[in-house]
Amino acid sequence: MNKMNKKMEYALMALRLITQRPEGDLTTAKEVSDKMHVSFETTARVLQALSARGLLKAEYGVGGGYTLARSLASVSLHDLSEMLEGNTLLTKCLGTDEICETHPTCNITIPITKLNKKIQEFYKSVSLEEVLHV
Amino acid sequence: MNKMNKKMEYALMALRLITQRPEGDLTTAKEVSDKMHVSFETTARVLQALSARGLLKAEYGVGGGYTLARSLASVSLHDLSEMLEGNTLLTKCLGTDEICETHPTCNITIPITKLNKKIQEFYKSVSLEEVLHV
DNA sequence: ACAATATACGTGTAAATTAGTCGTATTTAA
DNA sequence: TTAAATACGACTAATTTACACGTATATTGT
Repeated sequence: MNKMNKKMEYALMALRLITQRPEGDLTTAKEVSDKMHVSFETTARVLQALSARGLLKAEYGVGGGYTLARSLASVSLHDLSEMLEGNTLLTKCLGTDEICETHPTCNITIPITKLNKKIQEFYKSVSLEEVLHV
Repeated sequence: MNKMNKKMEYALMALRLITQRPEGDLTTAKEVSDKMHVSFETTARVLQALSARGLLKAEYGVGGGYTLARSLASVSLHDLSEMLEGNTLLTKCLGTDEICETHPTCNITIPITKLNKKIQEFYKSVSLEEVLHV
């Protein structure tokens, strides 16, 4: 529980690098990858995900790169997590209506559903600006 | 990020079962395992961890079993997580003083340290009683 | 004392998840 | 039309998580 995965780490590092540049200035995946010491492919994946979800704006071709499409103040940790992982569910079973096969007598569905909501609320309350502006 | 692991799931389910019994009544690992539909060994491991950390009290021998050693109101989700996983660190590097080898230019050490603290505070604020008393 | 019941725990293995790589397609500027 | 840049499907490797086996230890009832 509560471990940050690499995607999230890389995303935070990359966002930091991108926002440190002057407004309107583009940052390429290569630059980010070099500065983070993470392979180009892996770095590019993360940036692509953020671009596809509207957090970054990508410009193609020569002289292209990424720039911030939204203000970090308007994006929560919950949002970023969703962009990178697709969902923010505590357990897989919360996503489905089906009764869990292996735990047909699960006695914590309701507690976990409530807890999940509470945790989500917390992560929604933390903005990326707050996290990244040291 | 934010996925609940099996240990935590099993611990919550088991605690629910144990606290539903009349005060002073013992619950064996076998009973818990049967009711949860989780193997005896795995179930026993979780109960042993909670017992070793003082959340449960184990009684050996014939007629033995587990009972609650502390009030659920006095135990936070943060505590439970620590009992089961040993630490509550967002990233491994937070545990050491060493500079990360793969990311010698890591620009988010301070942000992550702060964030880790904030998240811990949140989990400390959620008691098991709150979580389990539907 | 002894057998049965129950917890405790080290070590090994399997399954699942996460991370990373390869190859190729697409877009754009010069 | 070539070089620079993002986009993405499919595969592989590495790590983590979950589980199982075997055995030791403690306690109780007869």
